[in-house]
Amino acid sequence: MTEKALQQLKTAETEKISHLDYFNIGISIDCVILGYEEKELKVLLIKSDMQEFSGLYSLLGDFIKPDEDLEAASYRVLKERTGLDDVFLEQVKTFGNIHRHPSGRVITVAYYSLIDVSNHKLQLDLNELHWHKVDEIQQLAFDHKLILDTCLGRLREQVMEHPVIFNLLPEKFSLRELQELYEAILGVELDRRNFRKKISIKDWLVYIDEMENDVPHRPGKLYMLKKQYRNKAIKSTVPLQLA
Amino acid sequence: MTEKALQQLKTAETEKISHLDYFNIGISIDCVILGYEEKELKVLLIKSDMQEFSGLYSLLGDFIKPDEDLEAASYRVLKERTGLDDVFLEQVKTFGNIHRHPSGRVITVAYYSLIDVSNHKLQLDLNELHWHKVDEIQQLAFDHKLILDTCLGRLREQVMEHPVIFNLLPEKFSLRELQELYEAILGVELDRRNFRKKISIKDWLVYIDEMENDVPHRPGKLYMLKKQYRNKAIKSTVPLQLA
DNA sequence: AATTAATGTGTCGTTAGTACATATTTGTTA
DNA sequence: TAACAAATATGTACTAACGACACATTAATT
Repeated sequence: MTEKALQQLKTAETEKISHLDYFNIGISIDCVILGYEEKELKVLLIKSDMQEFSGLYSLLGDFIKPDEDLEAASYRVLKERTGLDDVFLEQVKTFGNIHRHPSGRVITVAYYSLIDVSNHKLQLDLNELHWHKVDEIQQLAFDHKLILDTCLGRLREQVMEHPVIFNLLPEKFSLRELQELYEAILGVELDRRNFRKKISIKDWLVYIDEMENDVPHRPGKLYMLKKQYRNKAIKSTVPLQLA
Repeated sequence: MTEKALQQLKTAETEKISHLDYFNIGISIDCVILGYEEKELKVLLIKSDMQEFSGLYSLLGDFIKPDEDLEAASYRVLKERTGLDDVFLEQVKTFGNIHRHPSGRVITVAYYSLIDVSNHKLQLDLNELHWHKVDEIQQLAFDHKLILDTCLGRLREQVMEHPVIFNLLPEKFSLRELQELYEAILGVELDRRNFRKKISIKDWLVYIDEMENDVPHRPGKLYMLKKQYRNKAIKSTVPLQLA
């Protein structure tokens, strides 16, 4: 931060004209809220009510309040929209192209959130919101398609390295369910034996002495994520890859 | 973006009072400008001229102008401060804690930049700026230590997967120089034979028929990064890690 | 009781990771 | 100019992970 910039900041606090020069940018957060249902990865969207985007859907977001942290704003939006407050949430990227918002200059900080759609506390804001299959989304309002794709890319990058995927599943799950979820996120088919081997190496799971009971075939064993990995955000590990 | 939020935005455009409610957050960018010199990773800092941080150094940053993209602001700061405009630059994270700036609410988007200190065009803004060894930095103004550490973490994450490190080296370099740079970034000692094997597998380099000529011992072969990898930002690849 | 459909598990070849030693080349110095 | 010092260049053997692939078992259904 330079002296010049600081002078401008201080001026801005006392003089309205300069204030408008340097503070007339709006700042929002947008949440890519992802869920997993019927073997499909889905994102929570709302119909845009802007004329410019009539008929299109958009992500859930809001402006940041002057006395509110970024994460607090994200959690607020999540709470307001889904009723959930104990969820995985992570910042991905900030989007600030000049013309990304038709009503003025708005910079938005994108977060992605992974939630368990079977969570009983989940309630979708008086049905204003709906789940959309991410694979079928062609277009969104604003630059939200770009934001969605960026967040999905981040999810794919993290999904093998960090135990984040479990935030999309109920507490107890079978290895088949887990594999299907990986396949939905990565967009590939996986070999069952190699998948199980790879998962077991990670040592993320603990077998609980229960079986599936709602499947029309031989039930599989149920597993849970080990307690130490139940995190609501990724602990940034910086593995040293050379020895 | 909700109807409610949009209404507030539109109101903000026409009414000053509401405007100040939603637009009185400053937004800046800060650049972690990294260089490599004398086997040390260094960051470009300026002495803070804020009373609150007297004696401390800070990153280089500036407010974003209302008609300026985020990347444009970052490149502008880099150009103003170093004279360079064709450099590696990547967004890392946005920091927005309420009290991170003593003069008011300022949200900052952090970028990291890798530059070649031997670049002849490099000029350090009338000597206001100085290189500091990253290992020796204990404290910085604002939350800049956190920003620095976050950017260094990102660099460490990317350095084995993406050919970014070469932005810190001159065009031609020896494998020893490259290895020393990896060691400086990762903070480990590497086995020379294994390092060379790993690098050769990546197939990033091309041997040019030249040798070092300024070393007091047997000179090594010189290499260059293949043209197709000379990028100024990471192309987001989403490798599928299961087959 | 036979059928169906999914679970659960192991092997083998290939590739990458890691520890480790010797011969070679060049510059320096006696 | 010969000996020395210091760094370059390179290969092997062990271990771990990756990826392709097949068969016996279990429970629900008919």
